[in-house]
Amino acid sequence: MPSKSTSSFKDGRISKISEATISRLPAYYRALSQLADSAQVRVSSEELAALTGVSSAMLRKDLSHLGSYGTRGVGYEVEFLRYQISREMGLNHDWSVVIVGVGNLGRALAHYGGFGSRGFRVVALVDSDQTLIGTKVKCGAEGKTVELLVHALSDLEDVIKETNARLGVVATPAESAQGVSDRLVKAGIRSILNFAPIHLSVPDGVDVRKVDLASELQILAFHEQRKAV
Amino acid sequence: MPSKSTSSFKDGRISKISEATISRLPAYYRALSQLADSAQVRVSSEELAALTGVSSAMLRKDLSHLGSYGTRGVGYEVEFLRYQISREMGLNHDWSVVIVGVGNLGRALAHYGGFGSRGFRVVALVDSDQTLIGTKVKCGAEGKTVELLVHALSDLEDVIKETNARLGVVATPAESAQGVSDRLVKAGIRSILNFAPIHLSVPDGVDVRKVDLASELQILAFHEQRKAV
DNA sequence: GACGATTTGTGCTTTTTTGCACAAATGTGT
DNA sequence: ACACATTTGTGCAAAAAAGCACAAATCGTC
Repeated sequence: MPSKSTSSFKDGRISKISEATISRLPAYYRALSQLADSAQVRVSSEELAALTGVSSAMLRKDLSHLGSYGTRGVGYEVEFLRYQISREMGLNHDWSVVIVGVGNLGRALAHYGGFGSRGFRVVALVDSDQTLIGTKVKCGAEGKTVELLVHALSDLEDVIKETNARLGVVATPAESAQGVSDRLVKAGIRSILNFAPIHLSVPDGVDVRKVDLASELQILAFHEQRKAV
Repeated sequence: MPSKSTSSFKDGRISKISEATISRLPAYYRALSQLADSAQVRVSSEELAALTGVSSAMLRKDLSHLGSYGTRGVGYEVEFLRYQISREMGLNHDWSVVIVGVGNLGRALAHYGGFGSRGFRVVALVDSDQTLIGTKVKCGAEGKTVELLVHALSDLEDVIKETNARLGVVATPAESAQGVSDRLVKAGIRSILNFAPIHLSVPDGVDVRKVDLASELQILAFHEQRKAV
């Protein structure tokens, strides 16, 4: 789990950004986007911290790992900081995403606007269900929806090659998840977002992030139970 | 964020279980359920660790916080350990869940089988969209689906009181999430699962867990970018 | 009933993450 | 030009988490 995250500066230095910091950058980015939308020019660490639910000290330390982008006594330029984070996180690229499993969750993900709006584009849908293959599914939020054909699972490798997808989303039942993961890896995918409630074994060099809805509820239930005492 | 998690033993002792451990218990529980389904009686820390993607030492330390439920030289009894975890996590209760926001994601969540099968029951659906209010939505996985009426957001408090919901799921757009959260809290909900891409401010004593799909992809993209070098 | 092969439980060390406090840097007003 | 009010960046300390290594406990066998 300690996937070293190294960042090379222009001058050749190598800076390690901790995993904890990386996991918070998206929230900062989102808050900055919000501020930019409301035409705010500058923001203090205190304000941005409040918007994202972290302490101002932690926010400043996180940002300091990217570089010295603030001005003492003033704060941070919203647009500039936003750009720096997006650059650091690779959001100026366009990331192509393939979703495997077009059930309720898969469809919801395809529809989800949050992807399209931030550099991610769902470029392919794959499923093993014969009744779904060949059907079209609306992708993207309102405004710029695209209809995508559902491809057969057996065509997974071809679909990935053709669409040049870099990120894979596993939204299949637990039983098929490991098999799908193996094939994604074989097809060259090295970053997987897993919604199946099972641990995926992948070779070194492949990253998996797991989102487990039931686990989250269980953790909440655990705390809720404690409160009742 | 350091929500103290204390567990009182029968003898009156107080044991703190770390947040990190708690976050892994659901995965252990799930793997144990799987083993139980395949009629396996015993399991070693090594095997269970492999199934859940943690080191065996960490697994043993996690479990040791619950109590000494293993047998040296032998391993753990699958059913017994599973029961102990479920008891510790409050999964022998039946938890009632209200879902606010019946868009694509909300519907997918309502449909999601992982909830119903593990002590969680979606008991109410709420939305502000007039075209959705009054319609019926299928809840639960195949086998035991139930149709639930979508209630008006203005009836939120009544719905919570009537259904006795303890857990709230926010699956609304970012704009309305904070308002919904405030009303959930006011109605007595103290555990919220938030899918809206925004930080929710809640008073002390209320737990919020956030699931942010776009953030997860962004974190993956960050690592993917690094690999390309 | 003693011995060897296992496998847990845990004390200790190392690493990671968070939190505190303040010096350094900037802008403002006089 | 200088004092003052802000706000960042960061060194250091504290806390949390992860990893290691091994003693303690158990089972099977002779």
